[in-house]
Amino acid sequence: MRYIISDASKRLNVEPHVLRYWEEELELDITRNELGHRYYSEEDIMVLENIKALKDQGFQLKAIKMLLPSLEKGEEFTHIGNKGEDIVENTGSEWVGQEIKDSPVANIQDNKFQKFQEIMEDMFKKNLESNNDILTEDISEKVIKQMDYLLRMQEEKEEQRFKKFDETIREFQKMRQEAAISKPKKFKLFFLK
DNA sequence: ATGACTGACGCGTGGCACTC
DNA sequence: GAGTGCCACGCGTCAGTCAT
Repeated sequence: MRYIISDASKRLNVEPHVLRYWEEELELDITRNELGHRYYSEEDIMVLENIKALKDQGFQLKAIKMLLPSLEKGEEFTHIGNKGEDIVENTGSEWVGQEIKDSPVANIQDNKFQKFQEIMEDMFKKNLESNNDILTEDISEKVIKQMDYLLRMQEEKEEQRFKKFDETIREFQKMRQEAAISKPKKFKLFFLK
């Protein structure tokens, strides 16, 4: 099932130019036909529904962009910060497919996420060193909370990746064993013909 | 000032009705 | 059937608006 922009717009209750704007801002990978027209898949619609829900909760597009890899996996977030603060809480997750998680796009986004974390850590460290007196305890607590959550999310991601990798190796070994057993039979039949 | 739209513009394409 | 005109819809771009 695929939707053109007008259908997607009706379904999501969002103007077509807003969908184009989100696509550009969030660097969404929307497929096009030979005319260059957008085709939205069910997965695209689901991601856009999540984006819309986050927008309604008060998230900024930049924050949504950071959460996009998780959104694509079906994870849900709740905005727990004040207005203007993008502090989130993971409120559940749902596995939607290995293809998305292991896709090159997802890997690129993971790298961006990691880069963001490094920048945040560096900034935080520098701020602590140079502006120790200026930073209030309240602000520090919020940033630490956010960083702690981001780090936990990354750790979970890594753990899942290793699990999947281990499963893939086992699957591959099993397939090789099966192939080794079945191969001579086929060979025999071929010559019997 | 900044982020997030929103409207307008010009252009391309496809579908349909109409005429020859 | 082929050519033409009109309309709807899609595209990208850019300037403007509005809320924070």
